[in-house]
Amino acid sequence: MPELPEVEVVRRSLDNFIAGLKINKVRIFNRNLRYKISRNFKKVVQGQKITSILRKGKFLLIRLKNKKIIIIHLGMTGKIFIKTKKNSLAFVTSFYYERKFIKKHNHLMLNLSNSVDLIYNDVRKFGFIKVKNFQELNLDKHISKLGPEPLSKKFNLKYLIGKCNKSKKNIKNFLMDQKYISGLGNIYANEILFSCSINPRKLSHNLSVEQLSKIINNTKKILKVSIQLGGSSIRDFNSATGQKGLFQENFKVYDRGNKSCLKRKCGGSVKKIYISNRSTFFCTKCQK
DNA sequence: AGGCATGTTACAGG
DNA sequence: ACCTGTAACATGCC
Repeated sequence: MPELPEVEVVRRSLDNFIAGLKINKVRIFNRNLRYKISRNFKKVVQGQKITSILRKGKFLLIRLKNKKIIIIHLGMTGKIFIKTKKNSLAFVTSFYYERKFIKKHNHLMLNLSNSVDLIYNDVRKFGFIKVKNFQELNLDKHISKLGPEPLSKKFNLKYLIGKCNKSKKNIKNFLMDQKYISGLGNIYANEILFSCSINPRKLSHNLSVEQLSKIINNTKKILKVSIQLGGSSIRDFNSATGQKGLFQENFKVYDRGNKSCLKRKCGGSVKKIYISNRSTFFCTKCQK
């Protein structure tokens, strides 16, 4: 899915386009996402004003005037399009771009005020959409388990030392575990470990304080740069109006199997392996 | 045709 | 209980 930077980029564009608008009509074309869109979704959401757009980890949160909050997870291929009257523009920034805009994967549409439409499109339907009371957000099954935001002060050396010392996981799985840090996925975990010269199989509790400190600093750096570049987009998108992220051009190790290591003077080469069924890339020379 | 894909989660086995 | 690997979910690309 879209990992933290991609979701944050979507959040920012939603903030620009739909904050303050009213949801006039809800159209559900297919409620069978990862979890079914609940029967009362329409009723709860329709007629409500959107007060703010938030993000927690990889979750998008749309807060409504009636103290409800829409929770959206984009799964692997979830995308959000905004159409405005002026240029029927499909403004999106999300991870997965397709050659064509395929209507059959539109699952939900919100008709907003000012003739703005929001469309949720998801090819693989691993994403989901639900609505909760804002007050009960932190009790939510998904939200309650999330660890600290990597870009917050809570994600600091002391925190990481405490958690890593108690974990028997390898560091790559640790970084991707949402209960330790919320928002990192496969691509950024690979990139972070490469930037720190740490082997992804290394056990978390065997890392030195220096290495953990590097992880903190590089994680923040990489996520910030990616957000600045609009996140990562991996497929071509032919729509004239679709916005594409550029961070994929900055990948240093992800999807670079058999290529030479990009670190100066390293001279090693990148190997692809699988860790817990997820493709993992690392330099065999500088990530011992 | 078969392998692979940014995520999450259930299950089996260690 | 924790960990890992495997598979599943649904669809499309190479």
